[in-house]
Parts: sequence; structure tokens; C-alpha cells
Amino acid sequence: MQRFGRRLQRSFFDRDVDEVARDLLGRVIAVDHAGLRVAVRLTEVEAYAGLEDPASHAFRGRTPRSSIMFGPAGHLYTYFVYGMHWCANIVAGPVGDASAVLLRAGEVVDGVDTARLRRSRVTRDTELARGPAGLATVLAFDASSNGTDLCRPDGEVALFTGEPPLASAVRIGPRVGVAAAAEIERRFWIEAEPSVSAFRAWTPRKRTAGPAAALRKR
DNA sequence: CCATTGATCGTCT
DNA sequence: GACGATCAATGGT
Repeated sequence: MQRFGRRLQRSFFDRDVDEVARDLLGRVIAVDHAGLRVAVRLTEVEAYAGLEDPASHAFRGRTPRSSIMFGPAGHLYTYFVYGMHWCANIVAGPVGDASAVLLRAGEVVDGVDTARLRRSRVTRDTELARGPAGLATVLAFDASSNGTDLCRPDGEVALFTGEPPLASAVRIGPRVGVAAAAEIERRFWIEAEPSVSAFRAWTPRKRTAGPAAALRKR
């Protein structure tokens, strides 16, 4: 789509994951699904640096879930969390590096009507793609999206150049909801963007399983 | 505005 | 068997 610039090539993703994450801000990810297009301008992302990063899904080596991360850059890595949400990453760096960028938030710039239908409980458009699960829902990402190549010229998922933000508008801080390596700053976002989710430091949760939960189920 | 919490299941130990 | 790269409803300030 000319409107959002050129489709990004594999070389864009095949670099240091922190650089890729930083450079993804302002880019536009477009998905054609069921004959409908939704496009999102990325405003918040997080880098996960493969085997060396305790917070990464690849930290403990290759598993069935993390196997896509060990493959070539520019492919989607989707995963299921908390028993109900899907989240999406883009694999970055050389093969075997197992790094990826979590797509945390964005602004819906095309297909707003479709996005509203997919997020029926959301009232404000700025919240349609706020948070990784909301963003994934708007773009119809799920198990079947895992491994999708963003760099195929005819692919139904694509990343376009868009318009990168001013360097002065980019902020860097700790990742959201991450217990491991909480001091590392690998979250990148665009300042003063209404679609960016609020920062929440990791906090221990009250027990949700155990005797009380078992009783509740009866 | 902010803090708390239930829902729900794939993944890995 | 425990827990998680979460969301949205709820209730208080």
C-alpha cells in the first residue's frame, strides 16, 4: 500500500534486537484477514534478547513454543497467555539468536470499523490496540499466525515504512509486567501517544489457585 | 483518577 | 502442578 510507504525487507529485521525495536516505532503493520484490512501504526514495543535475556521465552533454550524465535528474522511469533489472550512478536536478528520484538500498542490507521467489531467492549478508538493482547485481537493474530513471514512480497501480513517518530519523542524504560531482569530497559514507546499502555511494574500476585480457588469452582 | 482482582489454559518443570 | 511478556470490571478516592 503506497499510502504507508514501502514494505520492509528482511535486512530491516536481521539486526540487533534493540535497534529493531527502536526502529519499529512509527512503522505500520497491515493485515488482510477474511477480506478485511486492518493497519496499525506501532507506538510501543519491547525487545526480548533471546538466550541471554532472562525475560525471554527463549532463555531456557528451544522448546516447541519458542522454536519460531530460533528461525529467521521477519517472521511472526505468536503465543497464548493467561488462558485467554494472544500476543504477537516479530523475530529479529540472525538465525539462532532467538530474539524478538513484542508489539505492545499502536494506533489503528486503517480498518477502524473492523477493529471496533473485533474489540466490541472497547469504547475509545485510542484503546483499540492498546496493550499486546488488544493489538493482537485487532489484527486477528492467533495460533494460525505463528510463523507468518512478513517479508513475502505477496504476504497478507506486512510491515511498511510509515513515518518514524522524532528521536526526541522516543522514550525508553523497563518492560511491563516482567519479573525477570526488571532493571533492564528494553521498552520503547512514543511520548504522548494516547495508545500507549500505562507502565505497570511487576508485582507479586495474590494466590489464584489453591484451596480457596478449588472451593470456588464447586 | 488509581488499585485490586477474577477469568482461564497452554506451557514447562 | 504452578504460573504467566493480560484485560477489563469493579469499587474507592
